[in-house]
Order: sequence, then structure tokens, then C-alpha cells
Amino acid sequence: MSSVTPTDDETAAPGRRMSSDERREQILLAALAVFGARGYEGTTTDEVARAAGVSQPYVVRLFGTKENLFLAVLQLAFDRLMATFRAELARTDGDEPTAKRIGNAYIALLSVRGLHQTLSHAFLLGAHPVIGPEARACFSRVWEFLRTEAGYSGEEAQLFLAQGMLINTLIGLRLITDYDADRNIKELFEACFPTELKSVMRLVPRAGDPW
Amino acid sequence: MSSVTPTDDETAAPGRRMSSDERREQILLAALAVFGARGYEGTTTDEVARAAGVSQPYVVRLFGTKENLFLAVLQLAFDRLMATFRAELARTDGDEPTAKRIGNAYIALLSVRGLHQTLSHAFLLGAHPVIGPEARACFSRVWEFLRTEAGYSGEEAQLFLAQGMLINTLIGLRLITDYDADRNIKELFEACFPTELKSVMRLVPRAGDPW
DNA sequence: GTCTATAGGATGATAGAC
DNA sequence: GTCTATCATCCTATAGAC
Repeated sequence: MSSVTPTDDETAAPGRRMSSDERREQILLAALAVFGARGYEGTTTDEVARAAGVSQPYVVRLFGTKENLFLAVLQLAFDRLMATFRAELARTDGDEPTAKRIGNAYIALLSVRGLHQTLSHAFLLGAHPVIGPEARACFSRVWEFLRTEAGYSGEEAQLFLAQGMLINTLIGLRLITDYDADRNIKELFEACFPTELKSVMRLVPRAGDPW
Repeated sequence: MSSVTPTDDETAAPGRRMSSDERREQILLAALAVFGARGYEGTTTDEVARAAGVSQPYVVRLFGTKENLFLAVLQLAFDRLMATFRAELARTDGDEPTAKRIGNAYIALLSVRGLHQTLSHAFLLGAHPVIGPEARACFSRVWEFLRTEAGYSGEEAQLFLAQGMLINTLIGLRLITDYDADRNIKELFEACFPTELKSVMRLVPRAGDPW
């Protein structure tokens, strides 16, 4: 696999000195992209460091261990997810139903590189003694949000989560890669996104993409 | 994480000499459990070897590379999945609708340790140059089966896949671990399995389980 | 705040015996 | 068909300078 190239806003001007908080945020965003593309075990602290434009030991210095770094990245991803959902729920303009709008907000979050895939990877780490409990807590809170804040019924919440997990799978598989070559895939995408297909195709990563 | 203990039928009597095909099958089943629990990158050929009761170099000897081993395991998982779906579709006894029965067959497949989780891991490897295309092909063929053989509409097929991916997530997260302690999780399981909850709880792995 | 150098510990794969 | 021994590489984390 090729390296995970960071986008400009994740990379500092080389060598520029910045505050600990600035660096932390910058490294976390770079790590989000790398963990998303490679998974927890597949990611090296060195690759995160290169994506962030700092040295490998410095990444370890700031976060202590790779495990800690992943936990911080998971927290970032989860916080952004919930903030996005809550912001969409709070909007009063627009005529679309709430469920539809929150779903679209989830799609729009694809612009944050690695967010969906990092969550997916975390959701496969349930057997991990430290990451597992954190990941379960995140999932539990999404359910609570849907039922309590968004007012979904159990059935609606279940359906929403299921479709979210399918979207995550399409992304992790880079399934859009075969859209033109495989009639099944075209049909699948049309069934999944009857109205938003155009914007989805613009946001979803392809097999060759480095993130 | 603790080691992935193989079940008896995956472990040969120590040192017993067997045919290449027997060993191959035995190692593949052990590898399915380990890859499912740890993922592709997180799995070592040594752990697969220990789970299968053979030496690490012998695993490499039989499959060439770890990548090849994973591809063989993926193929095994996919073949079992399709065979199970087709067998259920062909059954004419019973009064439940087809969709329900195929869904239940997917649950029953949980008795094959690591199958769902290995598929989940493969579905996150879309950026991998070798595994990615294989995994996409598997997903495409499931879609084709649902539409062509099972006669699902696009919407039905999409819903079936979405619920399958949610089930995979519940398993990968070991979410059942929190069933008694977390009201949200209880609600979630009740919404996901309104009728089959009892049997699901018997089959789903917990956080402490080594597979 | 950030780097270079490097220790120490896996891990995938090969060589070669039995 | 299967093992032991081992190499070469990679990776996390530490030490310590600037």
C-alpha cells in the first residue's frame, strides 16, 4: 500500500515551532487518516509521524504509547460525530425529515479523512482489553442519542445504525472503485443512495486513494 | 489480549502425521478464528501455527505468505457463507419467510468461529492491493445472490446487507458483554433481535472470549 | 518543543535436517 | 510431511542533546 498522504491542513510548515496543543491537534488529525486507512495494528507510529510532519519519537513523547494515541483519535472521531449529529438535529431550517438530515450529515462527515474507517476499526476491537470497553461506550452513547435526543423508536434507531454500518463497509471496501465495471455494485449504490448518489460519489474514497 | 484457543476439532492430536489436505483444512479453520479475533495485521503466523498445533515455518511452507493464507481463509469464509445461504434458500419445509430464514442462517453461522469477523476485517481492507479486489468481489457476489437467486428487490437487498453489517459490528464490538450493565445495549439487542434473542445470546462472543 | 541515535523485542520468511 | 535454527527487517519506546 502506498503512504497515507496528509492534506495540507494536517501538515505544518516543516520545522515550524508550535504550541503543544496545536501539535497535538495536528498529529491527531494525521493519525485519524492513517488509522482509518491501515487499522490499529497496521499503523506504525512512524507513518503517523511522517503524515504529521514530525519525528516518530515525538509522537510517542506526546501520547505516551500507540494505544493511547489510538484512544485519543477514537475520542476525537466520536466527539466530531456526536457534534455533527447534534448540530444537524438543532437546525430548524430545511424541509427534510430529521432522519434524512442526520443521515446526510453522516455522509458529509466523509470530508474528515479516516473518521468512518477509524470508527469501523475500533468496532472490531471489542476483544481488546483497553480499546474494547471504550469502543462499546461510544456505540452505547450513539444509541442513547438516537433514542433520547433524536426521539427515534427502537426500530428506527436500529435501522439507522444498520445503514450507517453498511455505509462504513462500502467505504472500507472502497467499493466505489468497481462502480463502472460491476453492474452489481452500481445497483447496490443506487439502492443505498437513491437521492444523494452524486454527492456520495464525490466524497467516497477509491482503492487507489491513499487515505 | 489472551491467546486464541482453538476448539478441539481444529486441533490435531499433537504430532500426528496427516495428509496435506487435512492439514490445510485444519490450519485454515484455526487461521479463521485467529484472523477474526485479531485482524489481518494483528495476526502472527506463529499464533495461527500454535492454534493449529503445528510449527510456524510449516504454516508459511504450506501457504507461501501470510497474505496468501489470509486470501485462502477469506475464500473459505465466503464459500461457507454462500453455501449456507443457498442451502437455506433451497429448503422448502418451515413456514417462515425466506428473508427471515436466511437471516437466521447468518446468525447460526456464528458457530463457525471467526467467520463474521474475518469477513468484517476483509471489508476494511479495500485499500490493500491484493486483498481489496478479492473482498470487493465477495461483496458483489453476495449482492448478486440476493437479487438474482433469492429474488430480493434492491431495497430488500440493501436492508438485508445493512442488518448483516450491524450484526457484524455487534459481534466485533463484543457488545453483548454490556447487556446486563448497560440499559442502552439491552434495548439495542432487543430491537435487533425481537424474536431470536435467546439463541443469539448463546452464540455471540463476549469480551473475555478468546475468539 | 523537537530531534538523532539506538536499544530491545517481535515477526515473516528461509535453510536445511529428519 | 514436519521440525529446529536462524536471518533480516521492522517497530515501539527510551536516552539524551539542542
